[in-house]
Amino acid sequence: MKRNQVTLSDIADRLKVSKVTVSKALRDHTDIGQATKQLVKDTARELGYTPNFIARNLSARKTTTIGLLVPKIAHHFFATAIEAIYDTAFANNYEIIMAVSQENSSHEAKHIETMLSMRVDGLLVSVTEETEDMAAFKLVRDKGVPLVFFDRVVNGLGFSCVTADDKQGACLAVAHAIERGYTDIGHFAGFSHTQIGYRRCQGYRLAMQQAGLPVNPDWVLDGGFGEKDGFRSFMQLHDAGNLPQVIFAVSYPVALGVYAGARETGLAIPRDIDVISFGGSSENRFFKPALTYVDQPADVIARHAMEMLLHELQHPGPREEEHIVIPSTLCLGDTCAGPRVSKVLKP
Amino acid sequence: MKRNQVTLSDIADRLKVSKVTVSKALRDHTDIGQATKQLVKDTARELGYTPNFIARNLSARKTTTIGLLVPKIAHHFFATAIEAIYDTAFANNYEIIMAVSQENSSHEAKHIETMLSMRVDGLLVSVTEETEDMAAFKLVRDKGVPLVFFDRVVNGLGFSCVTADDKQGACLAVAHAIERGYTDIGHFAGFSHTQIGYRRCQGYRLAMQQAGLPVNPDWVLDGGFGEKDGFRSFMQLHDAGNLPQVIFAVSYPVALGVYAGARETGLAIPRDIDVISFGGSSENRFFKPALTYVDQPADVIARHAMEMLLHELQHPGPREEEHIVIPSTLCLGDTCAGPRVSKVLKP
DNA sequence: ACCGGTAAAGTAAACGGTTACGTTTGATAC
DNA sequence: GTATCAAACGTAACCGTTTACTTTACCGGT
Repeated sequence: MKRNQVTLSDIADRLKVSKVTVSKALRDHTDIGQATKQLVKDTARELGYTPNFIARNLSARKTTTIGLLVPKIAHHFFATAIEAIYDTAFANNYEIIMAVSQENSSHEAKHIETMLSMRVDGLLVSVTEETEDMAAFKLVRDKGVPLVFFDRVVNGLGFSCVTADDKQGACLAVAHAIERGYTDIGHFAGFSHTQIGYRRCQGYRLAMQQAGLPVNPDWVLDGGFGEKDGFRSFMQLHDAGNLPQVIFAVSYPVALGVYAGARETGLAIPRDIDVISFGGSSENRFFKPALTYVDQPADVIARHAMEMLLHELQHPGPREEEHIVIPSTLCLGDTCAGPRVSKVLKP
Repeated sequence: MKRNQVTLSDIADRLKVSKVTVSKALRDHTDIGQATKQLVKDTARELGYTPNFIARNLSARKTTTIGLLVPKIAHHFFATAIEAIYDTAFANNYEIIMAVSQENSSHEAKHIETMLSMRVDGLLVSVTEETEDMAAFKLVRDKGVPLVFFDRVVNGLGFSCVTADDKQGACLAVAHAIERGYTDIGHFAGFSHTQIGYRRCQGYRLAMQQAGLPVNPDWVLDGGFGEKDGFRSFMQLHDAGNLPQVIFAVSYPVALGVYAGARETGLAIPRDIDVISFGGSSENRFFKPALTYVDQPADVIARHAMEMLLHELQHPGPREEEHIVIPSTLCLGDTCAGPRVSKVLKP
């Protein structure tokens, strides 16, 4: 296909000037006279000139492009965060190159490499639930490319990060459940080898401990952050005939998994079993039973992460790892309003 | 900042060979001997070489990159579609550069230009609800860059597109309402100047006509595709004391706006007023009142659009505008189950 | 001893810009 | 009338690859 892209030289030839003149004129360089500038611009428009960012980027050795790597898109938290990041980027004249790891750490590593190849100026990353090999991130560090983690973070690599206050939020949620009179509180914990899994579990334990309640190890289940994982854990407890009064879900999808499990087993929320979750959706308020959840302000987290990265881009140089923690608040719904003696579970 | 990026020449110097040899070796060109290849690859690894895609793309005059332009991200349909597009792109070794127009047509035009500047090989676009000026798209056409519209499409520009079967789906939904016994059926129509707005409204009218029901013009309201728009329309009818039995919402957010309006005015769905919608969320099945909606298979639409675009990329040349239409199915929930005499509205 | 062929490597130009540094011209200063 | 300077434009090199075209060296065949 003959894509006859118009270049600077085409404009230059037409006007019998050098391409440098054209380049400068288009960028309003002071070297060039008003008359020439106007002429060049008019001709550029007339010919349908579109500047070639690739050439520009190669020459400038920077791209005003940020790489964004997330594990998922179709997920309230990430969809909202991504949108906020795009907003901020647009407002600051940065482009975004996003990639989705699909919770697969080898995809993640591959995407990081690709982004380095594309010479992004900086990276914004939320890691997968299985990320263990840090080679890709060490490469980023060695190349001196700024990176900020958000939500799903890795510490100790020298990169700053922004998260919700996982421990405090989890503690808040579980303390609320306790205050409402629940004592048998389970926790579907995601993966405890991840930062968010670990810290949310810490919050859960802290609240239990502060209330003097014992933690029943059978009720604390690892398994993942997705709906399927929540469902699986629910079924496991159900089949063992060992469901607690309320389950504290590590994520919104896991909470949905609990809803799914309840529906599958014919139990009603909140009549027979209850649920409270870290993360939810504002749509929830229109529906019954509305989930009670710890609000994870995706857009606030995302904007902080972007600002942090932009700051690093503008002030290069080595720096300390900085951790920004956004406090979480409770969003009250219909679930977790107080225990009742279930006709089904405790006849 | 001294980003000492390793280049082909660095490897070449180290090995006392030319950079062409290195380039060829890394790409397993037959020109180069096994021993040299291995040596080059080892050295590349040792030095932490990361190929520069920018330079490669400039040289190759293509980028294996697709531009994706959507009006929104935090929206079930788009989040799902985007994820499917990223999936397909990854599987086909394409990169995606996404931009979000935020329903703003001048942002949209700007993003299109940026993507052309970035020399994307092709474009995947879902237009804003206000797109009227086609200049940007004509530029795309003039440059011969392949483009496929999905969901929110523009016809007549020579670009192919993939949509749900809007008319059929809308007709299905409204016919279902009629079958359940509703006669007073309103329609919050989004914007009738858009393709989806127009066609969904056509489907609504068709179903009404087939049932011999009159269309009350007061009950057919334009306004937009967002939650706020649905809410506004609802309040307008409510304040006029002129609510129908059921509202057919043009989109899921508009349906949520109806939920919001009902909640605001103390009306209960489905007791006092009902709603059915084009587009919904699978999460809905866990909640009450679960929305009855026309399922818009976002991932199917997205994958078709990507395949279409990939095909055009592999077989360049002029072609006819092709329209792929994906049939829609009804997803039954609790709303729109049948009319009842509302204690509130008809005392 | 000469020819042709091939494997393996190198040279130069191109991709479309930007930047550092020259050159020309005219006006101003002295 | 010459030195000085700034405005306006040009030249050449470079960014890091790829590609088209050579070159070199060695080998077998006659």
